Amino acid sequence: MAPTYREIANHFRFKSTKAAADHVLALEKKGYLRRHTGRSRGIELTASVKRTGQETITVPIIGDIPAGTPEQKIEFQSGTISVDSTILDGIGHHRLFALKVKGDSMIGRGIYDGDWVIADADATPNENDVVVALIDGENTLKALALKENNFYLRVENPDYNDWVPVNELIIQGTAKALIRRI
Amino acid sequence: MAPTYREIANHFRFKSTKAAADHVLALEKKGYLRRHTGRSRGIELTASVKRTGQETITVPIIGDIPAGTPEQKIEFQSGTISVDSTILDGIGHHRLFALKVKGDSMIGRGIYDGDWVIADADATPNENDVVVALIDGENTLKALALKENNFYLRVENPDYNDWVPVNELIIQGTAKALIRRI
DNA sequence: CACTGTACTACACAAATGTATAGTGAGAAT
DNA sequence: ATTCTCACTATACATTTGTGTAGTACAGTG
Repeated sequence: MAPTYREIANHFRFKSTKAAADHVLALEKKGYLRRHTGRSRGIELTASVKRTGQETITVPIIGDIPAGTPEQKIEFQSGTISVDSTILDGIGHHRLFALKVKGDSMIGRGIYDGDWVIADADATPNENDVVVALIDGENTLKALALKENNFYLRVENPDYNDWVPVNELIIQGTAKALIRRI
Repeated sequence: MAPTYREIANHFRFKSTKAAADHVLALEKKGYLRRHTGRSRGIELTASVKRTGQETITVPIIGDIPAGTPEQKIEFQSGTISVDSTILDGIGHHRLFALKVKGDSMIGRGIYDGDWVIADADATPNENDVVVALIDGENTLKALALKENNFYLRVENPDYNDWVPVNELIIQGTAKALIRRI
């Protein structure tokens, strides 16, 4: 929670909120922070000031997600992976899960065999997003594509064919980050 | 910044702030968040939701490494990045540094513009490794290649030319991990 | 069927908060 | 000596925001 001008004034024993406001204004002019004018507690530290590396988020690694939403199948968890919260900026509080990429069907998007993908179960998947999907009972990582009002899974590798669902297509998460050991 | 009840109501298209307030109250009762009563934007996620991690390694982010070994130029540090120690398995005690990839000269190796690369200053660079190098005074990320007993930097993108050193080629680190926000 | 709880709407109001105007005193600059 | 800027105080006021009361629509229950 960012402080209010009264909280700042109180902390520094200023007897006027204007003193605090002036300081914040000066810091904004110098580029150390950003103000959301009008909004309460609308002070945000600039990325350069934000002390990264402090807070990390631990994401469960899931081997296979046979059905349902990932968090229902947490028993398939095979470990955890921790990353800086700034990497997952904005989605740190979402239900996240990690999985290891198998195969090279997504090399067109720079996702290779053996990479780790962190997916967000709470994000709304959009067309062209890389998604973790359950298609006709099989689990896979593909790009979500739309053709004639029907969603299908696009393979980002000319060597393979796209996956068009016969029965059902369930999006279990949207890829948000990628980690690779080189 | 935590949202206000009006922002929550607006987001979910509630026409009353009370609906939002009721939901927040319910979530508090269930233990998912804590309220600082009276304070504006006084909603905080519970620690159990935040899930801070176990063993992580914090790596300094270096903007530019003009010369010398990276750790000598730590003043160019622009932040830190933390990752699970298992990702950097075996090299956690090495001198590591992170940098943001500029340009698309390494797309052939699945390294894209904007990616984060974690490099190891202590690893012995081998042929074909992706390295952070200082070539004729310029800093770059390329593949280390050998031709007729002379090292040069190979670009993994057919649109660009390889970099052959005129004067000097200093390897500052070997790429060991890659992090991408999708 | 009436009853109950859920999930809201509509409205109100006090408190919290951002922001502005005017003024003061110390010290530096001219 | 006068002016000017800096760093604040004092005060005011319009918004923003948290919170409460009352009421509606509706699904489910006995």
